[in-house]
Amino acid sequence: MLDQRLVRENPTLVTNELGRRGLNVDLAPLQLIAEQQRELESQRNSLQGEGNRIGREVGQRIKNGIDPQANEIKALRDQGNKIKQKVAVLEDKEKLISAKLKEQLLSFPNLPSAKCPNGKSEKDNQVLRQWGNPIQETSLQEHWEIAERLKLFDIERSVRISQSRFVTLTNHGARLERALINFMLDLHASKGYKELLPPVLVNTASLTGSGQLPKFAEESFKCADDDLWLTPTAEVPVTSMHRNEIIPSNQLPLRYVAYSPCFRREAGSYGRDTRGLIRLHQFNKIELYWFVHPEHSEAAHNQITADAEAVLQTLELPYRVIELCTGDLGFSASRTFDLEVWLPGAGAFREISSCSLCGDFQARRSAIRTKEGKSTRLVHTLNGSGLAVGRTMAAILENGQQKDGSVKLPEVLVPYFGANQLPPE
RNA sequence: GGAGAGGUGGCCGAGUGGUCGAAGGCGCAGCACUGGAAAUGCUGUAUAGGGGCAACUCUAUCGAGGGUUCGAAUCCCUCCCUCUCCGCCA
Repeated sequence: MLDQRLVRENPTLVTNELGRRGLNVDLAPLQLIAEQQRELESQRNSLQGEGNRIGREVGQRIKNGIDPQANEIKALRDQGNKIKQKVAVLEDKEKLISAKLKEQLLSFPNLPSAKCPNGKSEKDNQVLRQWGNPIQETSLQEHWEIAERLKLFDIERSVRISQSRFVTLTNHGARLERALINFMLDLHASKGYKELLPPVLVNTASLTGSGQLPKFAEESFKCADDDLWLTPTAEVPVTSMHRNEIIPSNQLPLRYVAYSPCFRREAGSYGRDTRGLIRLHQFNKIELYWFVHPEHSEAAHNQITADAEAVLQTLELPYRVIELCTGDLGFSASRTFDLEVWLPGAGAFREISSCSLCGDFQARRSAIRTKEGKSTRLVHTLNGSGLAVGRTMAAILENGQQKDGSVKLPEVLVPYFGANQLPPE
């Protein structure tokens, strides 16, 4: 959420920064609302103060032995009643305006960081660096072909169970997924991340706090009879771990690694990535999440990205790091590095992790502060996939495929999977 | 699902209509005492918004929302949540 005060005092800055994201907004109406809200609040405050004084006066006089039915008391009561009526009128107006203001503030995306390069779309993203040597060969299979051949999943029956874009992993596929989850959790935990296994049903406040609501309701699955949604990412429950909290500054940074299944409706992506493990309504993800002191967030952004990269490096999967331009930035992010893994079968880099610095955007929505001396300050939050598990499996299958039809597995997975290859057929 | 109890500051806990943002205790911070520490004493210690250079000040907040009243933590209504017992259950 944008800072109300910033909107009021420096709307030009906000307009310009949102403009960098490709949004053309006229903030004048919002600024007006914000001013009105403050004006109403200030009027109401002074009226309430007057009312309080009268209330105290009545109490004092009665205490001093004046008959509660005396005329002087009656007069004060009348005064109090008049004020009460005025306050009620102001309150009604203020409520309407505050709700409108809040609604609008919640609907604006984060302002991009000064370091985020300008651009219109993903075409303007910049490649920062590349790691490993991408296999260039035209005869390779795509991951879903390999998975079908080795019977690592069952798509057709999953449609029977659920619908399209759901998968049942089978045999080695199921085991490999489990191995990857454990491997990733162990790797991050060994670096000091605190492990979490959060609820996957989250309430509206949690989704609002991390930025998915109110704007992207159509992207999440909602329970019919409860105020609960299926979480689209562990980022949501982990943000709300500390919602409405003040974290003592000596406890920062808090670094969490959370495994969760993720659920996304993928509305509007019909026909895209229809085969295999790339785009599913339900997938597994390991999420890294930091709560940091605002002055340390940039360094933290580099570190969280490096921690996500470490997974790919340990798995010996070639990838590149992309800096998203302002036009491609997610709603809550002020700066984002995407990791794209090389899929030799598809002959393309595919996003496998997105590491975002959200600044105080989520912290303001979720009221997560830290305390320095007497003053409180919003913390900064960061999140990064470490990694999307299904896509990691796809990358392992495509990068490890052998001439004899088997798939060579990364060495580090041996203790987790129990073998260094998937046998042919 | 049935029956009951309850939600007060970082924590415990008092408060059933009148300067109550809230006694007391614990915890925490500072100071004093000490060679140093413990113990002790003193002082301070919620959040948000508005105003002020500042000291400071105004307003709101005792689960949430409404109501009664000049005045509500305290009374009334609705909702949410937690706990205990019973039932059911992985």
